[in-house]
Amino acid sequence: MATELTLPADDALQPGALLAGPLYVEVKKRVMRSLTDGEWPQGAPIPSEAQLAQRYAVSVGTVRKAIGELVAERVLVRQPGRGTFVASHNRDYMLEAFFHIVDERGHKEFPASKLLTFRQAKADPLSAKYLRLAKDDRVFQFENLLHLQGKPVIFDRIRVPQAVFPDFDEDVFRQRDMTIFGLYQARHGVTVTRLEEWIRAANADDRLGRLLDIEPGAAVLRIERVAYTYDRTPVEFRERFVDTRSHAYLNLLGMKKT
Amino acid sequence: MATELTLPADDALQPGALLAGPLYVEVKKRVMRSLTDGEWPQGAPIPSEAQLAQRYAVSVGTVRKAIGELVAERVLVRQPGRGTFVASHNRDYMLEAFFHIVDERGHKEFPASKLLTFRQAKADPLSAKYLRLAKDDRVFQFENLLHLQGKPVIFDRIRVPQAVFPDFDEDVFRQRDMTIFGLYQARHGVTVTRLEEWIRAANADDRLGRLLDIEPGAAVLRIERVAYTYDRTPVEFRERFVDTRSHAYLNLLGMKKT
DNA sequence: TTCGATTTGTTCGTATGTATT
DNA sequence: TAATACATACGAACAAATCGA
Repeated sequence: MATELTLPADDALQPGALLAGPLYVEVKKRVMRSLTDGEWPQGAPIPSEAQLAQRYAVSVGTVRKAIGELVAERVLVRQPGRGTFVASHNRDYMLEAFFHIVDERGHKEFPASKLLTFRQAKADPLSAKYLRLAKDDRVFQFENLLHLQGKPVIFDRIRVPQAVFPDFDEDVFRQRDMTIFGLYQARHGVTVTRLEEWIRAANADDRLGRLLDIEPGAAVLRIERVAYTYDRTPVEFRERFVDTRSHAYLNLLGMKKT
Repeated sequence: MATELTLPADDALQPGALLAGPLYVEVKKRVMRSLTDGEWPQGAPIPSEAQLAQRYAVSVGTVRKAIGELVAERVLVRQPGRGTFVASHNRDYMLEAFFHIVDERGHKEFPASKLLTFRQAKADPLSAKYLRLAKDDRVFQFENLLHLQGKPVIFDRIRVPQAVFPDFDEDVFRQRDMTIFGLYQARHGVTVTRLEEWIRAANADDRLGRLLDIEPGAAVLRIERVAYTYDRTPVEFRERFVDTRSHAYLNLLGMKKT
């Protein structure tokens, strides 16, 4: 029998090794591999910079450069005096990093989510395109209504490949006490780090009008969103409809904070 | 009489100096001051890292950290082997950095711009709010129709404070052979580095319908956009309407390139 | 409360590699 | 080819934050 716990590999980098690019890029790749292999679970601290430097046989500066880029990509989080941690998709993080709907004053609020439907289906053409699936591949499809300030503002239709999340069912989503991305991460080690959002204007149909308490035909935002994981595999396709009568999609460019 | 050309100040940092934060932040501030003072004009190279290190009496590593952040903020552009340059708002740069409207395949194209109207006016309430003006302050207002693939897709209503751009007139905009941001930079040394975009859905009115060749009442994107310069002063307020029948606003998150 | 150990943050200096002119 | 400029890498030292003894 093989050992259950994989020991930290001896990934010391040899001086004569043939490298495609800079050394810190190689370090970055190895850290990412440890992440996808689950060596360091979400929320847990990774080894200190000094330890990583020793492990890979590189200088601390090289480790810092690699870690710094992963922090910039929101894969890791640094805390001075404590350590560096695998980014955990808790509510605050999700709000800060991925949520763009704000009220008239620009304030964000964590939405209250209500599951409307859940079913299994074959990939529709749009999902197949964005999730890179064959048309017979199966997906889970579920719909959420999100409330802000007590009013329904956002309607989501979400599709995820069954191949990526094999053991999902309705109860998992009904009983979740975390964000959807948090669920992906906690149950399947799938961490979303990249998003692609295609924003268009559309007219609400009858059902959407009822859900968002808006006249049928009224203009709403329609957002097609693809979520990618570490290795750029698409793991979720989401159609989002937003009532922008008292909210907006806020995009900040060239700003570090807020 | 004072000399016309201000000589490079002796901004060597004294070892005993009282600093609010890290040294590289102070270096960053001084580089920014040289930029706003016009010591290094747009497109021009700034001194080499070694020269800056000597000028400020810090190590090259400290200069690199400061410059690196300014590059991340799109204020400067590095070119290995050549030097570091003040970001110039040419067409490619503007397309890459600030333009978000893409076709169905995600491709960007430089829009053909047509000036529709130009006038002076008092600040309307919306402009006053976003540009932080008193209601009697004067603004230039002009309207542009932008074509993509030969069809009208975007309508812009732009307002800028007369206090910031005192010598603008219609001819300046009719005869421009550069981007609007390029004009701000070339004529007034005003470089836009931050944008804030509030995106909502709206219904096209009659005039917009005619301009964008769309039925009146059809859903369009309505974007309120504020442009800020180095020191976070708002310098432009733009209302943008987009026909999203064959285009979309594409927002990429957590991605380095494209 | 204080102290000491640990960890990240900052700064320095130096050497070498790579791209451009 | 040589000079210049940015990119990478190393090692060392101290500061600041955190946490447990």
